[in-house]
Amino acid sequence: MKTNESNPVIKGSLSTIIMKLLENNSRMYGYEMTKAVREITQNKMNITEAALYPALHKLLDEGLLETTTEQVDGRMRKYYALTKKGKKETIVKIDALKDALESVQILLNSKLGNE
Amino acid sequence: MKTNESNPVIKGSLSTIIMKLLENNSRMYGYEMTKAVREITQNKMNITEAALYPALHKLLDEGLLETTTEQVDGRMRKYYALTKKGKKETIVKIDALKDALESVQILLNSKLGNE
DNA sequence: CTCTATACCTAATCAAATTATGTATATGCA
DNA sequence: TGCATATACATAATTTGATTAGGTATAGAG
Repeated sequence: MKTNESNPVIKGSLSTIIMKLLENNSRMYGYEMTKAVREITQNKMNITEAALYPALHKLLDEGLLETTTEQVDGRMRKYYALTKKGKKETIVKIDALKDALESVQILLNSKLGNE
Repeated sequence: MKTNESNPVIKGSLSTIIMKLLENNSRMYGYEMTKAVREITQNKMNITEAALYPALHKLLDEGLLETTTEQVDGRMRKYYALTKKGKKETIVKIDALKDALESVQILLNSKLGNE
């Protein structure tokens, strides 16, 4: 099922969100991330797998994540974790995204006309 | 000059930002919007004209904005204003964007691992 | 007479998401 | 037994939206 009737993900923030999840958890697998985002945001945000997996693969290519694969209950699980480089980069990315979010909020909350 | 060394704009939020500016000001021209955004965000965000004008034209096509052109000091100015439809849509869009921003912030501020 | 600011704009490209599928196992339930 | 749902991975085609890189033109400062 391809449920997606929740809020649009803020474009460009997906990779930072992934890295933040992994900063908190040390390792997670893709499907788990989609559930975690729904839970944390109370279903307001939904990461689709079609967006998630390419993003994960890109972060792997960039050397920011590494993987270990396990068999659990007969199903495959590919765990992702931050590399050393990834941990450093996570801090930078979270900071930049917070700044950007704040700027948008300042704009959205501005009351005065600009003369 | 194509200055752009400020924060990346949160992708997908540009049209909402434009509409918010016009909610505050009743009418503005493009170049004025780029300056307003820099001023309000203290240079943290920069709307490039290459992103702005296509976005304005799209909002025009959707019937959310309307224009009036004036000659000021020998230079052309194309003023944009919200239509009735645009005013309604502005409220909806701002609300949706605020929700989305909040969800991202909740994610970025979440401290606990997800078990 | 040149540089900066003002003021509009588009074309080509790139990045990142969505839409639409595809594979496969495990589990609940009727 | 058989079907739906949940788990778990993934890709291809398309669309959307911004970036990069230009272009035109007037006004004013030095």
